[in-house]
Amino acid sequence: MNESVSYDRTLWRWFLVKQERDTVSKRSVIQAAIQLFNTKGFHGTSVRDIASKADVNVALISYYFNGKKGLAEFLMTSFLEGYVSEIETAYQQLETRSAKSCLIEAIHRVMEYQYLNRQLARFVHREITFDSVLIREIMTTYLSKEKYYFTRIFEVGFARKEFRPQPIDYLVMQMKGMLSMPFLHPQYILEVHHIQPNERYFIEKYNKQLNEWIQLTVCKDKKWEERPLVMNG
Amino acid sequence: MNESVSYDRTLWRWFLVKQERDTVSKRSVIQAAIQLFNTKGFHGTSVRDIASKADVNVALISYYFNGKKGLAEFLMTSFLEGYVSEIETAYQQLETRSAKSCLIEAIHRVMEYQYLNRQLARFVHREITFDSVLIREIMTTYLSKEKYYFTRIFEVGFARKEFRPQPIDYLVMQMKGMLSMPFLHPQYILEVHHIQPNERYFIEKYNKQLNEWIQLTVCKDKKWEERPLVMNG
DNA sequence: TCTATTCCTTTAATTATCGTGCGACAAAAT
DNA sequence: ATTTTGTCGCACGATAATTAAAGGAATAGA
Repeated sequence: MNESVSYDRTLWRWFLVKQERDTVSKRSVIQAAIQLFNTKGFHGTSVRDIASKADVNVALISYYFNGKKGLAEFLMTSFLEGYVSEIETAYQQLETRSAKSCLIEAIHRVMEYQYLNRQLARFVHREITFDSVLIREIMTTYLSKEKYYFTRIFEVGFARKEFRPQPIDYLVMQMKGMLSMPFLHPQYILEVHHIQPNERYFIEKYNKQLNEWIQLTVCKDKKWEERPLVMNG
Repeated sequence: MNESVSYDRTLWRWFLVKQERDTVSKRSVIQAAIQLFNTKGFHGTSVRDIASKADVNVALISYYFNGKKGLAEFLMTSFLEGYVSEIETAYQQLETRSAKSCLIEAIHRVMEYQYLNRQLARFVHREITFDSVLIREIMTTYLSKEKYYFTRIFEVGFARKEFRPQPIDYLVMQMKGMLSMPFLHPQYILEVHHIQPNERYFIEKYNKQLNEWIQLTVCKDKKWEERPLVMNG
């Protein structure tokens, strides 16, 4: 009777890794919730909406996630866990590679991760703009880590005289704005710029733009100190 | 019984201009709505919440704004109208001044406008990340104009060989990400970076960072073609 | 094969809150 | 004096999220 969930696997790839053993119902709920939260918002969608879209019983949501709020919290923490671990991976190469290539790699990983979890990314980024106790906790747990890794990369870049001296916090903020924009505003990109935000081509071109930003405003010289290693490995 | 609205005039200064003749009740509703929408979201706040915070009767909301939905729509269109008019003002100086100083002025105006209407800006920017028919209409009405003005500025900048040739759409998107970030994520700035986002000092420094971005990634040469005229212009 | 246990799912009921519209009434404007 | 505008209390119908209790299916131990 109701349209059921379309299993677009690209939208939640890491769920396949982390939660392969989950019930079909549970995964349906997750999938339906992400989609509905994005169009109608968290408070705007009822558990009935989710349940009927996922084609399961309403009570299942409370059973699995401890209520609607628990479901949202689960989605956010799951996403952010993977998010910061991507940055961490890039950060760990800071000792063996240049700060610049490390930064490029971090950005590339973040973009790729968000691209693979577009819908979820949008939900999380939006939800984080509220201020509640839950959001505050989440921020001190995950985004502080993110800030730490980025800050370290910049600090090392300054120390090695790769980067132009700049106020780090503002640099990080500026960068975060650019990193989240495509996923927070896909509708804007589609409707106003008439560009398809979920085609791979878009994200690659946007990434190239980010690399140019690194080259021109972050780095000190215009000349490349090593071959550009992003995009095609 | 309930805490009433704190009349922080800086939060809605343009309302004083545009709607001086409004009732006290109406303005209270607007003020209360903005504050509540930001902490609990649109669907998360009830009309009763708004009414009790504004210390007026519930029915007044329907009376003034045609229901809760009408209230949100009013807030968004009011904000965006002022928003694009700021950009338009800067755009009109394109013929008499350099593209660069025009862009700097546009950005400065946008930041100032958003700063003066911080809370409202946050609400609107967040709400725009949804996709509904209303949002789509709003985008084609207002954000298309915004895109047009920015695009023109860049085009002229290319034509006059002030700017480095770059894909305009991606430049605009990148810029929009940076322009909305401080107002969409004040909580992040405060909680993670321990910087006060609603102190004037912050927005000035952030603006300076944006000017550097213009200088380094948008413009062609490093040398300044005219004295920097923003900030104390 | 029988039984016990665990996990998954459903039914049904509870309890609360939602947005809106109606009618009345006072103040202000005409 | 009459129309308009602002404000209020109230109640209607709808819908919200959650939980307690029980049914069902599969599995593991005997």
